[in-house]
Amino acid sequence: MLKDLRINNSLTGKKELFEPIHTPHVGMYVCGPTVYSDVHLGNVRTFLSFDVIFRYLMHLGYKVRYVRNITDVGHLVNDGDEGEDKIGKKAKLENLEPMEVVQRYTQDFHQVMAMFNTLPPSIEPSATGHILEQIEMIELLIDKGLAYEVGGSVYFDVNAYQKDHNYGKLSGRKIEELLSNTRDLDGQDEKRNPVDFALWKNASPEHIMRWNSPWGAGFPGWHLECTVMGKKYLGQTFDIHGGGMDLKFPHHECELAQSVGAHGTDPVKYWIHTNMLTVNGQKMSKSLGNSFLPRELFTGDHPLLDKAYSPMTTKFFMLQSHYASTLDFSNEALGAAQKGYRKLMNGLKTLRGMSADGVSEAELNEKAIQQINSLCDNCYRAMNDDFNTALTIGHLFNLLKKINSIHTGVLSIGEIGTETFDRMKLTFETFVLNVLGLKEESNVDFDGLISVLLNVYKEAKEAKDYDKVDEIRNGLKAQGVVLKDMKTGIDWAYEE
RNA sequence: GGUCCUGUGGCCGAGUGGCUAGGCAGAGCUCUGCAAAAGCUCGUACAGCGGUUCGAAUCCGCUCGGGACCUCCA
Repeated sequence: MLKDLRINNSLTGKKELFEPIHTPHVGMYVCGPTVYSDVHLGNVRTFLSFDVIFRYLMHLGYKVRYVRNITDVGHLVNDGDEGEDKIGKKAKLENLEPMEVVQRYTQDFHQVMAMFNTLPPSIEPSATGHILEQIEMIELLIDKGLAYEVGGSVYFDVNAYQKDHNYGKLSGRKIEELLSNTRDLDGQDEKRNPVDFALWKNASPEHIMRWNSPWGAGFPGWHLECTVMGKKYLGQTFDIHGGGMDLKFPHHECELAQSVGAHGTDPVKYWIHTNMLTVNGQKMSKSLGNSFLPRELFTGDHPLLDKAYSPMTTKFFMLQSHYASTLDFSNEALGAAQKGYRKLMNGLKTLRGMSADGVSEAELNEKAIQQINSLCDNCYRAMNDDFNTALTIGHLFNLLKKINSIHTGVLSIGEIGTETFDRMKLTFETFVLNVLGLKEESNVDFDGLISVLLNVYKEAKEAKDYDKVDEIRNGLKAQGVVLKDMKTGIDWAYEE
């Protein structure tokens, strides 16, 4: 198997050969959702991208530990230092306990991800479950002179960090520029420097989510949880850290600084950032009001939607672009994706009915054999090139042409030989189902199907064609369905 | 304003120096009771201008569009 996987590392901006720190083990951390409201389609895109990355790494034989956190505390509604905790705010609005908010949206998130047929991560830690570890790390940073306490809050001292390290290396920012660009005067600022960020925030009396700490009652800062949980479950240095582009700065930059500050080493070998889903060219986001909820997409119940699109159609649509490119949402593109997806699924169905057993010998078609083998290789090449799912799908469609050719008799299994046929079958099925994580989505209605048969049954009965009647009745019975001739009409029931 | 990304045929979307991307839509052919599916063939796309090169969608410069981040955000 071709295993020269290359990943575009956002830290270096280069495509690099993937060499795990402890082969065959791979540690991957992805920033999960903040569970204060429903995930929207843009959020979903990122998690789908990493799901494919997770799947492909496993397919290559790596033992992957995939950690994706649930952020259930800490992100403030307003910028800077003031404002409410998002979850606390939602809890007040809906008169719920914060953990009820967290529970509800965590469940929703899991349901949505299951509908998209993604694999659960290996570990899904929550921020509130790691308050102690966060406090410990803050203490370590204070000891090292990289953090300071003011009025019950603790801030990371970027200037102190900058003496020995490089704050901004991930996002390509320069301290001076950051300083000159900080817009506003956020009132009674406790921070020594506007670029300093909170590790711990003092909780005002009305703040619901609060924990005791050496600095009084408060709550952890926004970036600390990932640093702490990444280290706890994947070690001081691990292979991959991912998330959406919009987390690169400040979130990941701060995470990086915290880790380097605390342990002196870079925490992550490969940073992967996924690009945004756009609507009419603009980033989909809650604050812009152009986001769709998965449910709205599945039902078609949204002003911008012409009709409903299924989870797999949506997933296929997203996988047809590369994770690092923006992807623009449109009804036309979704409609095209629906047809493409179904075509691929029909290929799966066709393939299921084909077998190389008992195939008669024929003169080998070397050209076809060579084409099929290189298409199989190309699937690996494409995925090895920074997880290029779009290109992979292109190759799969080419492979599908060969499959269909066999199906329609243009090409025979004998001509390509069982070895090539088996490889084609395995490659197609594996990439569609296991690597891309697509699944067959039946839109066939069971009741509708039976009613078609019942009509035929009724006609046979009227024509007194009792052989046909018995055939239908026995056939259905074999499937666990019994027909009942009622005075009012024909009905069916499950066999008891 | 700063930093960075991007502009591909009717639509979506890969591709980063020479080799068919692919899907959707469209045209023709084959197959066909009807219909569908499928196979084959086709359209000579790379924002504009200039440059480098034997050769550029791909590299460089300029111009014009679009976007992201700089603030919570996948």
